[in-house]
Amino acid sequence: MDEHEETGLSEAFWAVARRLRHLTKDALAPWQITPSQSRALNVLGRQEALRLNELAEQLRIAPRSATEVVDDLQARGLVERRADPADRRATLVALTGPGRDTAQAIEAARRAEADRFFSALDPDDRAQLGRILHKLT
Amino acid sequence: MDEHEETGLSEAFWAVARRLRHLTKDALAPWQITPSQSRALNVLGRQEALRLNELAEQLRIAPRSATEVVDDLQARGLVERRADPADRRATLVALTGPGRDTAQAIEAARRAEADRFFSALDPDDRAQLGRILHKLT
DNA sequence: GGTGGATGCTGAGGTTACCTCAACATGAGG
DNA sequence: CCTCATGTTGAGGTAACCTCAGCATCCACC
Repeated sequence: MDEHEETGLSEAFWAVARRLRHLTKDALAPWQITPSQSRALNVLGRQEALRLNELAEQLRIAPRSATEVVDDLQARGLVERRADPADRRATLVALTGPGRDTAQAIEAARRAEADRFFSALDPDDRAQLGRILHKLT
Repeated sequence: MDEHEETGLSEAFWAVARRLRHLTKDALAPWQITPSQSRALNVLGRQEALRLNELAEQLRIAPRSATEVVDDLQARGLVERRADPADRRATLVALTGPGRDTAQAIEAARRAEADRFFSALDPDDRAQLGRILHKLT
């Protein structure tokens, strides 16, 4: 009886993950921004300027891959590269003005989408879910 | 207070998803099987023989992509292609003997990994989680 | 009992989001 | 000042998808 529940857990989990992923992808569509770019905007929105290095670390991707994400965002004018005054090897990445606006708009849309998704649950279940997910991290 | 909880929900959700994904990837490593191949084996393990078509549908990928997955599994001797007696355009895909063994072994490993992961929760929380995830599907 | 349109598979070639490896510039300690 | 470590990026690779076109076959209708 229990083993049925436990395999069910990971399956149910992935089913929910898939739905949530599609929803957030749709929420991002108006900006023509990919999920990985939006994650980068989100991280950059929380701090003044980051070394490419640190950005990669916070996104949990290789530094080389962060270069690519930043290239794309820079081409769209959403971020800029600056010299790091403390280390001439390093590049600092920061949101531009439009980048900051876009990051906020996207975060709001993403949040609205998530709210809508999780509003299928009553407040009690939401609290339970939050608590349980936290235990699993 | 609540909006903090709700953005937290999707973030917590993805954090857990990432951990679970890495764990199952590790669980698959001994067989040198990619996740998408393992999903295919899993689907094929449940039925006698499937048209490539139907396999694609159950995996929710394009038929052309199913061709590729089947190519790989066939190269490893885990599945075979047969003519469909009912329609000469179609190809049936079925597990070979070794394929069936491998599929079972992998499923067992995957299940063990998931059990280990979710055993961080007490039975009550597991039940709650299952119930809540089910609501979200 | 043809024949025109639908269906099933796959070759060719593209995309996304990653990766590693090596080159090059710079930094820091002996 | 010389060696070694570190930060970024060019080159090139991979997995898992995709679309589009081509070819074989099937089916319904005239």
